[in-house]
Amino acid sequence: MSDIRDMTDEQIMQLIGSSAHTISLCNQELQNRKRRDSESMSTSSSSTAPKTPRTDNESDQSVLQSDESDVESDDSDDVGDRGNGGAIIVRKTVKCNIPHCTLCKYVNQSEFVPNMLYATRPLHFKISKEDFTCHFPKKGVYAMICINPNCPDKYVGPIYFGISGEGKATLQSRMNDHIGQFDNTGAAGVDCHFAGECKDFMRFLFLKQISDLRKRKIKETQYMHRFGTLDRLRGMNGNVSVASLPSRSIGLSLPERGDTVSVRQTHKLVMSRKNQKSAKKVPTVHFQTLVVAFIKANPALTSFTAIDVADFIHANYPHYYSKSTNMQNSLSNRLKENVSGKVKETSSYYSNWFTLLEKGSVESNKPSKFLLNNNFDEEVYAEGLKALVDFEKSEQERDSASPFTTPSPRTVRRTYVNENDSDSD
DNA sequence: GTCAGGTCCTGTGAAGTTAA
DNA sequence: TTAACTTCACAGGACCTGAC
Repeated sequence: MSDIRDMTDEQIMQLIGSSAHTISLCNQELQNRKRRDSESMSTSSSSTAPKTPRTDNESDQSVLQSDESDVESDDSDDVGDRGNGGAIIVRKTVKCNIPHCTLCKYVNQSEFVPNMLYATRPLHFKISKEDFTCHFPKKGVYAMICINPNCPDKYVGPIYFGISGEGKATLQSRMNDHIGQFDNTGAAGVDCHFAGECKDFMRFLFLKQISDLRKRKIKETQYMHRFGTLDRLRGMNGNVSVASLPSRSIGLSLPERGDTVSVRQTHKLVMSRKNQKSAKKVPTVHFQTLVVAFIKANPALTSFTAIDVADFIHANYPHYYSKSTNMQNSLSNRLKENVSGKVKETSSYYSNWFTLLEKGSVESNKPSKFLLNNNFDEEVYAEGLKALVDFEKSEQERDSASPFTTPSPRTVRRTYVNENDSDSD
C-alpha cells in the first residue's frame, strides 16, 4: 500500500485503468471457460441451463421457491416468468369505462411493456376470459409506468411496483392515493416523479391477483428485481417488501456539519451523504464501487480488510473520505453482510458484484480479492469512479484557491469518548 | 372518492462491547 | 490498543384508517 501512497493522482488513475483492463480480460476469459463448461454439460445432460448472462432467476431463486406454493385462482399468470427467462406474461388491464372513473385515463394501453433491466423479458399480455379492470382485482400487485418520451430520468417501462394493503385498501384506492399526490409538490417516493414533468404520463396496470399479503409482498419483490426498479436508474422502488434477512446499506450522515440536504434513499447498498446546502454535492457512490476500485488497484493482494479499503479511500479520495464518519466501521458491516451472503436473496443485484456462492472459501473478516465476480456492472462502476474523481478534482481546485480548506484528517473511530472532551479523537 | 394524519417497517450509521 | 462485532435509536417512506 505504501507505494500507492507515494503516487500522484494521475499515476493512481493510470494504475486503476490498466488493472481494470487486465481484470476485464481475465473476467472475459473466465466467463468464456464457464460458458464452454456449461455447454459441454448441457450436451451431456438433459437439463437446459439458461445461458443468458446474469439471469434474474439467480437473484430471486429463494423468492421463486416460496412462490411455488402461490396457489391463486389465476396462478397461471406470469407463465413466462419461469424457465428460460423469456417474456413475462400477465393478464391485460383494461378500462372499466364506468362513468366518472378516475382511473380509466391512467390504464396502460400499450401491447407490451419494456423491461429496462432485462431487455429480453418485457411484459406481454395474455388473452384471458376476464381482464383486469380499474376495479378488479381488489388485492394484488400493480405496476406504474412512465410513458413520457422526454422523461428527465429516461425511464421506460415499469418504474414502480406496489401492492394493495393489508386492510380494506384495494388496488383501486392505492392508485387513487398515488394519483391524488400528483398535484402535491411535496409528494414523496414514486409520486414525486409524476408530480413533475411526467405528471400526465403515468400509466398503470395490475399484474396479479393475490389475496394473501405475504405472497403479495413476495410477488411484488420479484417484480422489483425482474425490472430493476430498486435501482434509481430504472425505477422508484425504495425497498423490497420481503427480505429473508434485512439488507443494509451504508449511509454516512454528517449532522454536525450544519444544514443538510438528504439524499434520496433509493439504492440499496449505497454510500449516501447529507450535504451542506452551499457545498458541492458529495457524490453518491455504491459501496461496492469503492471496494472494486480497491481490489482493482491492488491486484497483488489476495485478501484484505475493511481498514485496507478505508485506507485506500483515504489515500486516493481524501476529500470524499473527509466527508464521512466511521467509514471503516460501515465498510466492515456491509462487507461482512455481503461476503456472508446475508443480502443475496432479495437485495438489489448490485450485491451480486461479489461472489457469494463460494462463501465457504472466503473468510468474512478477511475477504479475498477473488470475491469479485463477473456480475459487477462496469457502467455503474465507471460512473461511480468518475463521480469520485470529479469530486476530488473540484475539491482540490477549491483547496488551491483557498489553502485553509484542506480536508480534515482521517476520522478515527471514537470509543469510550467523554462528550466534554473535544480532543478525544 | 379524496385527503390528512397515524402507524408500521426498514434502512441507516453511530455507539457500545468483545476479542485478539 | 485496535479490529471486529453487536445493538439500537432515529428518519423517512409505504401503507392504513377514518373523517368528510
